[in-house]
Amino acid sequence: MSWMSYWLSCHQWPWNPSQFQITLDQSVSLLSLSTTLCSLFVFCSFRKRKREEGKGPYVKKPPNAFMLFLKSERKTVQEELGIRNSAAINKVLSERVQNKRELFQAEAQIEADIHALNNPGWSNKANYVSLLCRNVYPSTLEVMTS
DNA sequence: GGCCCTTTGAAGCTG
DNA sequence: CAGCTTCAAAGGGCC
Repeated sequence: MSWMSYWLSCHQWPWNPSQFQITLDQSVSLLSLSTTLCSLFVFCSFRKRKREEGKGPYVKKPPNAFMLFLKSERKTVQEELGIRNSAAINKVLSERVQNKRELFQAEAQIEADIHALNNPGWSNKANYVSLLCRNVYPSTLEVMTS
C-alpha cells in the first residue's frame, strides 16, 4: 500500500461525490498535505535544476585533492590500460594516489583559497539540497498520520 | 535524457 | 564529537 492510499484510507476519502463531506480538520490536513507536497517537489527539483547549465548562480564545490588527481591522471590511465569506464578508472587511481597525495593536497588547498576569494560567503550548505527535502518528509508524514 | 557506478575528501547535519 | 550524508569529476552502461 502506498503512503497516499494509506493516508486516504485513514481519512476515509469520499470517492462517491454524493458523499463529499469533509470536516474542517480533514480539509486543513488536505491543504497542509498539498502545501507540503508542493514544497517537496520544488526543493527536490533543485537537484536536477542545478545540473542544468546557465540557469541560476549555482557555485560548485571546489575539488578536493583526489578530484584533482583524477582530472590529472584520468587520460593517462585511459591510454595506458585502454579503459573508458570512469568507475574502473577511479578504482585504479585510488591505488595510485598514495605517493602523490601530499602534492595534490597542497594544490587542493590553493584551489579552495581561490574559490573562497572568488565566492566570498559561499558555503557547502548551498549545495546541500537534500537536507531541505529531509526537512519536508517528517512534516509530510506528520500530516499523513494526523 | 538522466541516473548509477566508483573513488577520496571536505563540509554540513544529526543524535 | 562520532557517524552519516552529500557532492565535487568523468564517461560508459543501463533503463
